[in-house]
Amino acid sequence: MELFVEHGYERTTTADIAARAGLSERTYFRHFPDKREVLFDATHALDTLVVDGIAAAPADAPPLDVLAAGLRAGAGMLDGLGDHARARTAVITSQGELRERELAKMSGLVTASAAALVERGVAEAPALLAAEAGVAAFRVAFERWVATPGGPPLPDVVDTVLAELRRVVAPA
Amino acid sequence: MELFVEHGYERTTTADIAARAGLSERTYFRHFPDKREVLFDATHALDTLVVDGIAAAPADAPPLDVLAAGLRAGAGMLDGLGDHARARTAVITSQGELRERELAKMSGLVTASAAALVERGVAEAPALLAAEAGVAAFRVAFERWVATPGGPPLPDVVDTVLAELRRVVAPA
DNA sequence: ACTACTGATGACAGCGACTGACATGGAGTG
DNA sequence: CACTCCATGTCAGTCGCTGTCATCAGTAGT
Repeated sequence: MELFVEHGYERTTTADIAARAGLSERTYFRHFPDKREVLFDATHALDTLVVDGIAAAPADAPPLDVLAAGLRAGAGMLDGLGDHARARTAVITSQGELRERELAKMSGLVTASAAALVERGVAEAPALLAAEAGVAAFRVAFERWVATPGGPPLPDVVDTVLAELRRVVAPA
Repeated sequence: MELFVEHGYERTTTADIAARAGLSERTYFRHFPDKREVLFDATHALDTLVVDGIAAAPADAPPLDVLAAGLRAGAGMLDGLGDHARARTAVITSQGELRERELAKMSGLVTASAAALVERGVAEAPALLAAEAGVAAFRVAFERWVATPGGPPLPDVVDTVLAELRRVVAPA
C-alpha cells in the first residue's frame, strides 16, 4: 500500500514490493499468485464472516433476509477502517486489472453466499438470485460508504441499500 | 477461437493468434489492447442493443421493466448462436483472467444501463440498483441458457429469471 | 507525373510479470 | 550429530505488452 500510494500501482514492480518486504521477487510469488493479489488478502475473511453470518441467521427467515444478516456481519468487519478502505479503493479504481480482480472477488462472495444459503435448505435457483442481488447491494453500499467519510456505518448503509433494492425490484 | 479450442487459451500465444490471421504480433496489439480482448469483441454490440432497448421502452414503465425490455432486446442478438456461445463460454470459464474480463464487461453493461435509465429521468440510486439487479439476472439467465441446449430461447429465460428475482427480492 | 501526407504494417529491442529448476541454510527431530 | 523439512535465494527463460523506427501502400494536391 505504501508503495502503491506513493508511486502508483503500475509504476511499482513486484521486485519493488518484495524488496520493501526484505524478500526476493521469487519469494513474493510464493506467497501471492500474482501482483494484484496483495491487495485482496482480506477478502477471504469477509467471505467467511458473511457465510458464518448466514449460517447463524434465524431459521425461518426468507433468503434475502438471511443474506442481509450475513452481509451486515461482514460489513461490521470494516468498522473503523474507513481511511484504509478509502486509500485501498483509490488504488483499485485507478487500474483496470485491479477493478477486474475486485469484481472477481465479489463474484466469489456470491458463490460462497449462495452455497451457504443452499446449506440452509434454500433451493439453488433462489439462492443464487438472492446472492447475486444481495451482493450487488453490498457493493453499491460499499461504494457509497467509501464516498461519504463521516457518514453512517457500513452495516447501516447496507440496510438502506437493501431496502432501496426491494423497492426497485418490487413485483409489479 | 479455433486456436483456443484446439490448444487451450493459455497454450496459445499472441504470436500464434497473429500468425493465424497472417499478421505480426505487433499488429495484433494495434487491433486489441490485450490477449483477452479478442474474445470480447461482441460485447459492445450487446451494450448498444440493451441501451437502445431501454431508450425505446414505454415511457411510463417502472425502471426494472424498462431494463427488462432492454435486456430482452440484447438477448435477441444471441438467437441461433447457441453453439458458438457454448464454445466461447467453455473457453472463458476455463481461465481465471477470462472470467474476470467477462465480469468486467458485465459491469460495463451495468454502467451503461444505469446511464440509459438516468437518461430517461430515473434517479441515480434506483437506476444503479435496477441495473445491478437486472444485469445479474441476465447473467444467471445466460448461464442457464448456455447449460441447456435445445431449451427455450434466451429472451424467454431472461423473463423467467427476472420473475424469479422479483419473487426472491419481494419486500417482506 | 511528382510530391507530400496518411495510415496500416513489419521489425526490433526492451520491460515486467510470472515459472521451473536447483542450491542454500536454518529449525526441528531422531 | 546426521537427517529431514521448509522457506528462501538465484538464475534462466517464456510470454504479454510497448516504444520506436522503417517500409510501403494509397490518396490528395499541385
